[in-house]
Amino acid sequence: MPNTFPKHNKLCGQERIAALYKEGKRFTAWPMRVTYQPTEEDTQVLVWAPKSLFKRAVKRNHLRRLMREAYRLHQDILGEQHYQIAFNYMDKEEQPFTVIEKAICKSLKKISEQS
RNA sequence: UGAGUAGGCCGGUCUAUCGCGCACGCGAGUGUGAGGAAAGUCCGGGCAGCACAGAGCACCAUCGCGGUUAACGGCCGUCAGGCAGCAAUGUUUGGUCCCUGCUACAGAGACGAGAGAUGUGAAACGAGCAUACGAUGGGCUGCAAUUCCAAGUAAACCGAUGUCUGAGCGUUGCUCGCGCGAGUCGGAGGGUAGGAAGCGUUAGAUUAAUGAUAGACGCCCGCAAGGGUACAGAACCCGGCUUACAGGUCUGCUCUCGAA
RNA sequence: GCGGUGUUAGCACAUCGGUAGUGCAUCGGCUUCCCAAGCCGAGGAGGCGGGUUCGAUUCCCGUACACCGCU
Repeated sequence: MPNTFPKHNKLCGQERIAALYKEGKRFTAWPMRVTYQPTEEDTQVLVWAPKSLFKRAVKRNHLRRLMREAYRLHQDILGEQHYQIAFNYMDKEEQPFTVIEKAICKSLKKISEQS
């Protein structure tokens, strides 16, 4: 599986996002909260950091890019099953890439094991 | 030589690997991709929709003089006063008192009155000020404007009020005047929230690209190991203002001394 | 993205430019065998930085934070 992250792998649309947060399973993988559910369609991923914790848009963008990059590099952990996944950043501090990468790996393993 | 002051400019560079948006291409691929403030949204335009016979009132903004501009409340020059500084310079204020009104405490008296001195007071017949007056400008709302396509629903229900003895609507805050003329207002409830244009212009997305990792160089701190490298991220586009900002650099001017 | 509102005592709110008040809460006293209620008294405040003015919570500018509306 190539380590790419094209546009159709992004989760978008108010209805889909609302449905995921309403119906999906969730757990915490510091410094993020993960919400996911299996799906028949392509795997779609949503990544964000809240404005209430990070006032400056630069920081939010940076965190989003770090999380997205970590997912892109390790998405092959998931295997054949497709999922809708949302990662939202929770910690008050900006964590470095290595920390986020670890957390993403952990949570992806957890998802693939649980289902 | 040191200190200060004003203005301008820059605000990382390169390599490797893995990626993202857009354009072109059948394809391999090629080209291109954040800022001086992109920010705050404080002004001014463009642009869009609605409206516009006319009159009056209200409301908001501006306020020495001259120039600049598409326009401005910005900028440049200049005059006068206050404040800071030895100075260069910085900063701030700037229509008028005829009408309406305010000037606490103190003081005999505070804008009313016969006048003056002393004292009081920021101000004592001289005034100062704005909510007052004058001049000039302003139709209203804003790209979540607006237009189109697709999908879908509820012309139903309850209450109030009205059909020429006229409700209400438009004239954009109000009045007059003018025009329209059978519905209108409130309650509770139902549906949708996808796509395209707007937004082409050497970024142009639609939940949002411009990134990550590793190494080298430059700069700063430190004896060294090592650490740090600002403020900050386009969402229709321009001209300004304001605020944030590590460090570097150039030019003019002022004061101070000859020197560790 | 666009537009609007607010910030006053621990809390909720007042205040035409002239000594910043009210209620609840807190503390002290009176009353009571003790407590509550009641009565008397006290402490405590203008988000921050400038400007106008004799004088600013009020007017003006900047800034920080919070809240609301618009597809």
